[in-house]
Amino acid sequence: MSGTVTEKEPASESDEYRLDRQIGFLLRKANQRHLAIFAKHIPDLTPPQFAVLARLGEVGETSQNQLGQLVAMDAATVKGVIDRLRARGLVQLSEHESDRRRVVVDLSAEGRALVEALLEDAGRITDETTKPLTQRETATLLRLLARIS
Amino acid sequence: MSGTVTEKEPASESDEYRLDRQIGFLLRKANQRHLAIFAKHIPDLTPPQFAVLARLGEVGETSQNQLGQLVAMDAATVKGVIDRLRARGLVQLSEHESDRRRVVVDLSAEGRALVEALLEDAGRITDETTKPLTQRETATLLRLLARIS
DNA sequence: CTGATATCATTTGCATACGAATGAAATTCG
DNA sequence: CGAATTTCATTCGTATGCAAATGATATCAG
Repeated sequence: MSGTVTEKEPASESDEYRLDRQIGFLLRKANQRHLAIFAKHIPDLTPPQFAVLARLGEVGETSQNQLGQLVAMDAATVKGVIDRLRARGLVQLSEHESDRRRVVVDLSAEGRALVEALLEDAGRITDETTKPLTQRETATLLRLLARIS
Repeated sequence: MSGTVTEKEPASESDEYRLDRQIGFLLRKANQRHLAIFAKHIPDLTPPQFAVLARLGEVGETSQNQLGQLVAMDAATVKGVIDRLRARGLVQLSEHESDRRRVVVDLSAEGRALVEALLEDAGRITDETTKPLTQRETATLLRLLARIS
């Protein structure tokens, strides 16, 4: 040990790598909590499934690829989500009139009714997830997350 | 905003559900960007794999279950991660002396060397992911994320 | 001591996620 | 026009991630 208050390790408090301070680790943990809250409010859908349904409600029918972009999923992922929603009768697929490569996706009547019924619950999920924060802090968090997205 | 312009839709700007304003959607997108940056810096490991290695470096050998808690993964998930790391010789498994249920996990020499070599890169991942933000904003973001985790 | 309970690990099943390869159709360009 | 390129969708492989069921072992309560 040294004579006075000098640290032997250089900048151990701020420079050293700490898993708990890494953005990826924190994002994963925050997402875990969000997922649990989501499942409590909307047990029958996953967040990606709801995202697809909600987006379809906003924009109306689109091609599969474009829908993927609108919900930030790649083609392979969005296909799986849509397949499962279709198996449950919540979305409908049809052929594009002029472009035979495209698959047009739209909400079914049942899907539309479901989304509308769930929108209110969905809004409360963000509220509950951000409950440890003040409204102002929540607004800040959402803004900063959007900036790094 | 002036008082003369009346909105016909009730609170359409702030009350209406917007996918892009939901914490889950933003967390998923932020994580996508982080994942891409991580893969660029450390192509041979995934974030969960690195988290396990880094944590083992911090705390030394532990049981599988406890390690899972330390990296916020459930038993099934952590087992898969550890299996893959073991297949690559980065961690070692052994039996617990007194409790025959437990599996003790520790870094191999190779794993330890790898973690140490990567710690510096790892630190830069958070930096690059939060590049759109000021240092102050980044600190705020990390603090708020930790609070909702 | 022993039956009830709890803990540790494993396995199975389902749902994202993404990279890469593939095939079909549309578009561009020489 | 026709070849090269691009776009759309699909499929495959790998890796999380979690719930639920199971088996083995430990611990606790009476």
